[in-house]
Amino acid sequence: MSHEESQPARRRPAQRPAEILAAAERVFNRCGYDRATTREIAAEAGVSEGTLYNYFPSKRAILLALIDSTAESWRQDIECIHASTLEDAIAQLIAARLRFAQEHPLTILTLQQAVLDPEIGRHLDAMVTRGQDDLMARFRALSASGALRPIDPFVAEEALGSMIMGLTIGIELAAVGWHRQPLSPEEIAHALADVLMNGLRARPEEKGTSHES
Amino acid sequence: MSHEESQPARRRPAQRPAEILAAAERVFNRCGYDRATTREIAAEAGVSEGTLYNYFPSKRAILLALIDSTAESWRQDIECIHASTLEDAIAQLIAARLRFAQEHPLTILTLQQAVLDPEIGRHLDAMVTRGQDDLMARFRALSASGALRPIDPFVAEEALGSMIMGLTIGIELAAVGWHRQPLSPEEIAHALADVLMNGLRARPEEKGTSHES
Amino acid sequence: MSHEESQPARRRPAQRPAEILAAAERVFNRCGYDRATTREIAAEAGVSEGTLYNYFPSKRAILLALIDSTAESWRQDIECIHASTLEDAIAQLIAARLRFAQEHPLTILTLQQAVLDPEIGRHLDAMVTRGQDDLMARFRALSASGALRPIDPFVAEEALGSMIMGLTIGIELAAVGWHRQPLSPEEIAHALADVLMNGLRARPEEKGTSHES
Amino acid sequence: MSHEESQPARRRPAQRPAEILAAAERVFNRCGYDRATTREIAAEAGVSEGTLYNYFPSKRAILLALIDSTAESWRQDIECIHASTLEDAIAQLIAARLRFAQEHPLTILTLQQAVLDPEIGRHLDAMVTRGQDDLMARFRALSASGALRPIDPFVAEEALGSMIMGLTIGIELAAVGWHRQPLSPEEIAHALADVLMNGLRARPEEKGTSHES
DNA sequence: AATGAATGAGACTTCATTCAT
DNA sequence: TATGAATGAAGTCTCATTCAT
Repeated sequence: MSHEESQPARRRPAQRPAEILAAAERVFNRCGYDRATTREIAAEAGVSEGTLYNYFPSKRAILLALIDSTAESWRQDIECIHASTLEDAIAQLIAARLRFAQEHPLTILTLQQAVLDPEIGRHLDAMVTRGQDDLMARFRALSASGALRPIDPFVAEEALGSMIMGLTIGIELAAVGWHRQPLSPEEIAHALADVLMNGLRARPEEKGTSHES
Repeated sequence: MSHEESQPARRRPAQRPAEILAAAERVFNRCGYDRATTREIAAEAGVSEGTLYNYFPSKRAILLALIDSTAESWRQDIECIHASTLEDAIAQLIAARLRFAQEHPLTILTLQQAVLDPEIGRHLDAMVTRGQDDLMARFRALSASGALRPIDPFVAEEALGSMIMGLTIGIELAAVGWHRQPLSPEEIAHALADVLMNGLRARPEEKGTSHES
Repeated sequence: MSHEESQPARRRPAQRPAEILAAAERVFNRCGYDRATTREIAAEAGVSEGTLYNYFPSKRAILLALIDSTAESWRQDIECIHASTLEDAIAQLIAARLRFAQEHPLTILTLQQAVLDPEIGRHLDAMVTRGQDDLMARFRALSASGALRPIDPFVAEEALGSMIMGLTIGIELAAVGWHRQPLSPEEIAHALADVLMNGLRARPEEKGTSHES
Repeated sequence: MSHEESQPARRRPAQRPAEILAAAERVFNRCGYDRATTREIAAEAGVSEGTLYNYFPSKRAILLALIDSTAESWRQDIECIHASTLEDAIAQLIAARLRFAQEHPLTILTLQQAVLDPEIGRHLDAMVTRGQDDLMARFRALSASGALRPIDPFVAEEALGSMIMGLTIGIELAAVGWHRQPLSPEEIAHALADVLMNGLRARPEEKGTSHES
């Protein structure tokens, strides 16, 4: 009935939930879950506070939905990796996670903090575990194929996973202005994949190795 | 020599700040900084809410004091490391951090979350940077001595630091029941130091390497 | 034309700020600024405590808004004075101020007390100074026209201003039951204007008596 | 039993109440009654908070005692006036009050604010009324002796009293940095006594009168 | 479906007063 | 008598949630 077409994003109620989620993510990334207010989320989404509650029953529900979508995004990251060598695979994986961390700062911090809430914790656990399992399965396959030293595959996966998580958090903190981070995701990814595969120790007989694969 | 041990909270006023800090750490670890209430901290410390403010000017000040004491504890961890080989040094460092994470679950998460508060962020930054610098200095010395492959020392330190931070978080999440963590700190530490030093790649000529140093 | 007059506090949101200000004035006048609680102001306005903060960011802001509206009311009082003789003008000014004091008891006391807060003090200062300047300008004009004895115009204005302020406070205190005040504003106004213009000294012959010093 | 004579003001318990009152007055003058804290009063008096309660049962009792001592001081001001002419008497009275206001800034504001407390109000009322009555008696005597115009003596006293109160408040506000006040108490006193006695109106036949004595 | 004013529980913090030492 | 740590009621302000329009 209104004859103005000036608001482009205001005539697609079907997109409302996604818009709200995107806005909520931005606000969570700015303030963290607890300090984010529904008022700010609504403003960021360009709707009123009441509208939020037409699509999500509570602030917590928004976070749960966000966890789902984030987990989905991570899973796609892993599935998209197609590499001939293990080193490349690892580098791609690291790079994917680091890029995500740059584009969605504070996401991990938000999620971790959310762990304090038991219900959210269970939800998040389910999501992550599934992703972890995919990764671990790939690792075990490679390990079994003899491409890796006879190291406990759990240790190997833990080493990689921890390194990535630590890096990710480093990047997120950098996004809040907390730390410096001069290298690009790709650079870091290759360097770390190299370290992980070949180790730090100098090997006299191997001369001239740089951190180019 | 004093004849009263009946009042639990009436001991020595000189211990009050430490008691409050310990209580606050427990509550922060249970709930995170934002969700922790001064009422709960006071109850956990066995004092009234007002007493908190006889020792700390604000809730935030309690967290700042906690950061200081945590940073001090970490610095001592690093200073206590005396090892003949780099691998041992790394293993000890990892083990120290993992033990701390087990004894003070969620501390890191709490601190990270607190970064959202700019003032706390600055404080924490100062603390961490100092510790980081110690570690990096040791690393550079070793790197210069030729014990390491000619890898960017920044990358090396980042690899180690990230791995440790990631592991730490993993352990903390495990403490909240979020994840399994079957190995002991020492086992993990040695295995990871091995990976870090020697890499994951199988080396035909090196046979029989286990993850025993 | 709307068919509901049953909910007393649900009228027009546009009137809410004025309603809150009126309620706050009543409460401030009962208790003074410091002792007035937001709970009591909200109750007096017939709204919840939170609603206060939908319209004013703080208790102090309510007082600032009240100062503005009071200052505006005073300025109008002065502008409305149209008199042929100086004596009439003074009498009207006094009467206007006294009537205000009767209708808004304790307002001046509240404002003065509020001076203890530096920010409020600055705000109030700006308001009052402007009003004072209007008054002083009129006085100087009269003085320059020769209608007054060659008295320091600052002294004259100070005499009038102080007398009015003192009277006002007397009336306000009377309103709290502190003092008696049998005469009407107009009676007092005329009597004082007379004293101010002609002095207290008896002049039997009403001519040229020199005054001892 | 202690052999140190270093604290000079610490060995006269009999002076303690007066010391506390003096400290309380200074603090009240800085902050007003409500914002003054017992902690600050104790610190200003150089004693502990608990000691306050060995001499006064409550914060309010300190204010009551202060009112008594202030009223006594005012009464002495009035009794000390010995002047041959009414104008001198008035000038001395005004000067005495203005000096008091300069030396004890905010006292009047504190007292006025205290009126909001009914018990304090009654107490203050009794004190002030007695002083007022002295003043009014003198005024009536002079009026009856024919020294004043046949003006309602109530009006005359009200004019004088209000003027003084207004001036006093002006001076107190100036002490808080609120307003300018360039003249000395004596100058103001003489000028105002002149205005009050002789009026503002120009009298052609009286030439050359200035407000210089 | 959308709005945003209203709500009220609850957070952090202050401070007059008490009391064991 | 002097102390000052402890107390807890009460104050200001925030914010997730509801609901009349």
